Amino acid sequence: MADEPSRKDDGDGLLERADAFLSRHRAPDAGRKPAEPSGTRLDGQPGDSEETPDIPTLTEIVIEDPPVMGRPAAPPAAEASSGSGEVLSRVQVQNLEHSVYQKLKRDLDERIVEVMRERVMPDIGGALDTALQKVTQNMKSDINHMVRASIEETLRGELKTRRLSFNDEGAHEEAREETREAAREEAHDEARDEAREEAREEAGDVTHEDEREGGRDEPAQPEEAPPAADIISASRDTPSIPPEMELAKSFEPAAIEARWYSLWEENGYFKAGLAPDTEHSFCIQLPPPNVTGVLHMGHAFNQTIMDALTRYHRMRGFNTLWLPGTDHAGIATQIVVERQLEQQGTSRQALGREKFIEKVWEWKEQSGSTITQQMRRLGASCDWSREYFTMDEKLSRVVTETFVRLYEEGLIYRGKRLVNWDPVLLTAVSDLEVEATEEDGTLWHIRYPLKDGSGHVTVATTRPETMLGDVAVAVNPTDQRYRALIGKMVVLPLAEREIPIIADEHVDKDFGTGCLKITPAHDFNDFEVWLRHRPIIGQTLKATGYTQAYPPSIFKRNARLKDSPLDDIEGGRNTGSSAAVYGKSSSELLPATYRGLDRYEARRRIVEDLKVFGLLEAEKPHRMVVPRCARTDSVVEPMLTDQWFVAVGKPAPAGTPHPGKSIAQVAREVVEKREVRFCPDNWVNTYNQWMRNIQDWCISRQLWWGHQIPAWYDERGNIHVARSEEEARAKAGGAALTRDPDVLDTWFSSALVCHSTLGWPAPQGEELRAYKLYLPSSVLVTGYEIIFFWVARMIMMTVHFTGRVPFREVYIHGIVRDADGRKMSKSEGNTIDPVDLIDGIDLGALLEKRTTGLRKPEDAPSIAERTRAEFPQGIPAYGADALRFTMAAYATLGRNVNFDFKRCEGYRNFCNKLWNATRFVLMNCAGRDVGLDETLPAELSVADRWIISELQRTEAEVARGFEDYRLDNVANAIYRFVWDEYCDWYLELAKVQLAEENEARQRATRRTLARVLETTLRLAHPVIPFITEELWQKVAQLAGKSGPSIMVEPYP
RNA sequence: GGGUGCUUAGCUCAGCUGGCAGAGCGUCGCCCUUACAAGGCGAAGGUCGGGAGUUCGAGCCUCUCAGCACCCACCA
Repeated sequence: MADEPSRKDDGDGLLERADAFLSRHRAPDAGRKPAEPSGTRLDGQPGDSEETPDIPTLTEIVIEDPPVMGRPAAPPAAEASSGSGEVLSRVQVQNLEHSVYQKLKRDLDERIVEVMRERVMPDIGGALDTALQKVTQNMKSDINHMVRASIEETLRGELKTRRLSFNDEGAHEEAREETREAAREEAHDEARDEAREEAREEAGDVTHEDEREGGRDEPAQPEEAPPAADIISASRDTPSIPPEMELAKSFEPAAIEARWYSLWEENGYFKAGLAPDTEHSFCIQLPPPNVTGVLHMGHAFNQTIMDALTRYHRMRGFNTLWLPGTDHAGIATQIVVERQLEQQGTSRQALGREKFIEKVWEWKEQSGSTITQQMRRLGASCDWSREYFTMDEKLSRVVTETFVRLYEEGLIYRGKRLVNWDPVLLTAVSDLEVEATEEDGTLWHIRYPLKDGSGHVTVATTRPETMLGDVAVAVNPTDQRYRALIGKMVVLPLAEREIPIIADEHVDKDFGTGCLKITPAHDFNDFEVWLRHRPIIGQTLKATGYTQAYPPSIFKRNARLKDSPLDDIEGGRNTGSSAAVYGKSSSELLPATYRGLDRYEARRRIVEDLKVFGLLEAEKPHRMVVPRCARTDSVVEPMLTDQWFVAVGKPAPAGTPHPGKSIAQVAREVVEKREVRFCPDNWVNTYNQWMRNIQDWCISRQLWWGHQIPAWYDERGNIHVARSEEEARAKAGGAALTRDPDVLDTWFSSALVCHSTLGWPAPQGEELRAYKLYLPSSVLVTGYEIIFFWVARMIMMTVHFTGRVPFREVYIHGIVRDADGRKMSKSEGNTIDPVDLIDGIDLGALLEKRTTGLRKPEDAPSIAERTRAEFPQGIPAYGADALRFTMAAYATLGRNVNFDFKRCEGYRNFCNKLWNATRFVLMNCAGRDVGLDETLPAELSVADRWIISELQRTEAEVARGFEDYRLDNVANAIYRFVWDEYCDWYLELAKVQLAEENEARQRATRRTLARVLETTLRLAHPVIPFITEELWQKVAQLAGKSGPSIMVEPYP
């Protein structure tokens, strides 16, 4: 009560301000419109100036004429606002109404409190005080004994005659409920407070909170026995619980998880629903994890969301399919196997292609099930009978078919382009796999002497080793310093070759020396410049040279592709690429000293030689952006090579679903038209931005593991793309053919899964039904990091080939980081294995896990130290449910999920809470009358009705959470309901109600206990499937249910 | 250079179309009460990044400044 005065002041202050506001406006209002009072006479409030003083202020309304309880508060507010409606805006009226409403609500509150205090406190409060004092005095000696003794002694007599009836109180409350929302809330709170007081008193939990206004406003029913005695007697005649309803004292996840998953799977509960009803189908495509990968937290997060959504819709009776698969992950897998070979002292090259691929398949067979087994541990309810692997026979055929069709449509071509090249993997890599990192480097200033001997220009470069490939020196056309030199020739040092000085806007006058060397075969910008100035430079390309600072093996590879007339093969050292640009054999272009060197060695020698010639003017430290391959961390080099591309910007021919429009354009349109929606919506921007600037998609990789490109070359270099070698040979007129050695980008095959896994291009029978039901799938759940890699490509491919979108919604979630927000990575040593959270792991094993196989072994000690600090005891076994609940609770729409394992502990405790609540229900309900016979009388108390209404509210909240993909809200709603409402309140109230000697009341209580719990379990099942199944099996029959599994029960 | 987010309790984060600032964890008291110590009851802890504006009223809307993060991009 201490804060009451201030609250009152607040309320009055508000009203006074409102009054002041009104009176400010009333005078001018009246003066302005005296002539037409009838116009403003809306509801009896005259608009006359004469009347103004008589208008009651809001303060008066509220204070002098307090509303009767239950009377709607709106009328006075409406009066007040409409009286001055001409000067008050609608919003202001609303605001005034709100103020008055707040005030009324408070008054109502106070009046309830007063009634309680006046009518109840003198009787019970006094008795309580006595008891409390007694308890306090004796607290030190034996608090428990004293509490119970005092309460019993003091209350036995008092309560016998003054006990509240929940029922009567309820009826009273209900009358109030009809009035308005606010009153309803008050009523509930009051009911709860009262019930709480009562429960406390009777359970002996007396604190000085009892000095508050808790109490009764009804005389008690004398025939009822003292509750304390009741509780004792109740425990005396507890019937023995049938064994099938017994529960262990605490929640042990391992045992129950082991049991249920296989049972679910064996019974076929995960299988796709194929009921002939296309209205209600729900499908999720699992983003296929790397077949040889292991589960990490990102998977756990992603899959928890998908599984919860899947289980939710399945229980709601949808045709449901969660379609799993694994990806061959070309580069990643090849790297793993190559590392293994390295450890065995051999290599991919030594084995040869066929043997190597065999090895990879072996490895796939051996470790391919790891990740799917781990998914099972998590409880993922995928339809495993449909599991695919992207290199399966069936899907490989689709890949070939797709490639051939695109080629025939003119949307796939082969061409010589600058691509990002990984000199370690010796393959082209995707632009998306190149990460720009800022690093320290050096800027070398090199003098290029003018041919006429009149001096030199100085170029600045960070990569001097490329200088032998220079074709020009460029300056900015507006640069006064060099204006006179444009068009002159310089002699390229070391190569003894003449190149022109050209003018191009691209050059930044203020960077370096303002002179830029142009090396088209090794720089994207320079390539563009070269294209612009081709005629000029072309004339001077007679004696160009170029150092090729790459291992010879690359050139061998390229040499195998004899399709380009520009290509000039020269032993093992040639690069076809430079020849393409310079039109010369590279043996002529390249001074012998620099041939075949590693790029950094070439750099060292060239710098040294420049020094010797006195041409190195300066060497300055320089902060620069270095492109590195995301996979190998090696510095990638732009390389001019032959690659295959999908022309995403080229109009599709007739016969395709969207003739005349490019693949990219259609993919943009379906998002614009919201046929594919993003959640959260703002990712559309990211998607559009990328799609607008999209480049042709380089789909060839110089790897061995993957789908080999279905293209063959004859001896003259002609390309024959076909579905098989026979077909190609037929096309080539029987000529001898060589197959293109390249394989396709992994994302090419994964871009097809939405339709290829459902039987495209020719689904039949049951497959056709699945195709109709599940394409488009309902939602794609994925992290933002693969929007470009995968999401965009799926949209492009599926729409292009099927005319349907691959999915209706894309739910983009954040990525999982460690508790401090750092990215989880092996090299950081901060990864957590989801399975370790489920099963637990001791410190030793965890240390070993984190410190072995590091890229930088020298980091091991610091990683070990951090790990010891974070997990001094290792990680306890939290169980799959706790992990899942944690993941769900983290599923906000944010970008980052900073995973703190402490939270996992909290949700494990939640599971335990649920477990123990169930124990309580079983102890009190098993073997007793739980009201299954509807004809027997059952008295629902306010508490019973309250918990039921809370449950319904929670159900609505959960449903909404699922609709919005806000699994955090789902988890929190369930958490709150179970812990704060059901356990903290209702179970305590139920104890009291069960202690009453009222059979109908007891029956109703047990029925409520059991049914609310049973419903709650179903409500929570999508998030925590294992424990809910285990508990449901025990509780179901108490609630009159008898299904085989909670999985196939209807959702509340 | 372009773009997108973020900044709320000690930590990690919620906070709806503006209406009395929330959760979990942590901290500090007191309790091994009969479902649960993986628990119960209670407490402390906030200038909602800074400043201005709109509004009767701003954590939320507008502008501005600062800091952080990420994405895209061709400064050698």
